[in-house]
Amino acid sequence: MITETKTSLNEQTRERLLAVARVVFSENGFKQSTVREICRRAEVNIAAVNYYFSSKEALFAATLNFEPLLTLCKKINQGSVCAQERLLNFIHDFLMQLLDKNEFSMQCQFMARELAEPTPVLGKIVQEAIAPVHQFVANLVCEIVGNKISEAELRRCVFSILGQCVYYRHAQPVIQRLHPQLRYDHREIESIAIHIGEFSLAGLKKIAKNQCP
Amino acid sequence: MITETKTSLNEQTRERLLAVARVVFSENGFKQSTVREICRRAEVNIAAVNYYFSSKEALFAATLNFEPLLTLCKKINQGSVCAQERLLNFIHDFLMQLLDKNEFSMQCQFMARELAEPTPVLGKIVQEAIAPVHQFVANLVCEIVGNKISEAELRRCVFSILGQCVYYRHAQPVIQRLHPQLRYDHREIESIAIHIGEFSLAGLKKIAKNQCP
DNA sequence: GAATGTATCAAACGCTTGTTTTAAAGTCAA
DNA sequence: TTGACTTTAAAACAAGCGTTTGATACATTC
Repeated sequence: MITETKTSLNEQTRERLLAVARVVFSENGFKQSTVREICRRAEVNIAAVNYYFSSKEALFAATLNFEPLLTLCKKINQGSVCAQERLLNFIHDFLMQLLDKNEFSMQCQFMARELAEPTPVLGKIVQEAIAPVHQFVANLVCEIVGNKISEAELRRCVFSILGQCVYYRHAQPVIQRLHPQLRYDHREIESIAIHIGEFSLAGLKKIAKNQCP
Repeated sequence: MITETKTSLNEQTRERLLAVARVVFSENGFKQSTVREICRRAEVNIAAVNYYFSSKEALFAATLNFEPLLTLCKKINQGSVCAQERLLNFIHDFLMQLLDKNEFSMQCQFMARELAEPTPVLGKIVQEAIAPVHQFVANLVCEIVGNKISEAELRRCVFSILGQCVYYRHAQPVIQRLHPQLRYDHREIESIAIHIGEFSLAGLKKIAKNQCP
């Protein structure tokens, strides 16, 4: 006889479904993921998805969690270091969330996926996660270059920084074929963060100098 | 009575199928594109795909054409300008192929798509298009920084440059929502190319200085 | 203990996908 | 004109998808 109460069992099924869905969605994206695979890996009947979440799309929406990404930005703003240092910290933590296999960071990878494969919830993701991050980086860039650049140039600087970071996640299948020996362990991520940081700070300074010679 | 000969009619069907397939695949990617939509837009019977190409995948492979991308690299190497100038030219032309709505440039966009959505022909694409481009950029970087950086650092420099470029294509759905007024006309692409060029050259110089102080 | 509401399950539904079949139409040389 | 061949066409096929159904087992309440 099973001793657990009814509610704990229910939540167990629901939570297991959510946990597996997060993994599957982040692995294969929304469209490519199938309800059947999620249920199989969660050892749950197919009908459970519609029973607990009413649809695949609602399950996908329920797996979204932008807190790690937003708290990352907040935490970095709390420190009293200079803007350059804060940018370096952001790049490092952002890359960690993007590339580390940590299950808590997985949420952040939706952002990278969503860029290439828009789903019905793209609007929500842009509004609640991507836009704040872009604004956060834009503010940092403004501080670093001293508010002297145009809006268009500011936008391009933000794209340059985020583009470098996201490429590692986005182009992973290709990178793996180009450099099969490459692994994203902590040391490698650290090196990438330092590279992008130095590269970007130098770029920003050049842009600032160009606009105000 | 139709006056055209048999062979010209055949080729017309085949070619029309190929032309439409190129557009549809570049619009929606491989998986999302359907044989039915391609045939409908080409005003051709569904069975034509398997009759002329034997499968959807073979049709997709037949639409691949990396010549524009490879001739771009060759053409830039032919000039006798310095490496920095050649890098700026590459960034400009690469962005044009990535962002311009020119139908000849559409082929190049497969590369960006393939990064995020690997298909059965990814291996061929990497081998014949992506790897040569990476190598081309790596050679330019080597010339610019004077061969003084490690293999890992060289790889990261290439990623930084290509990552910035590809982001504009890759994140287009998101960018469109963040900046609805933004259009990729020739003037805008020109500005982006100048930005990425300056940004990257400054970054490369900093990396070179770091490694050899 | 009967009634009620919840959770699970196998099965099927309706739909779309890529692919195949089968027959008809057209082409062209002998 | 006949016969061989290529091209087109509508229909059907098998497989996969998200979703729904209806029955069953269970826990809780009266």
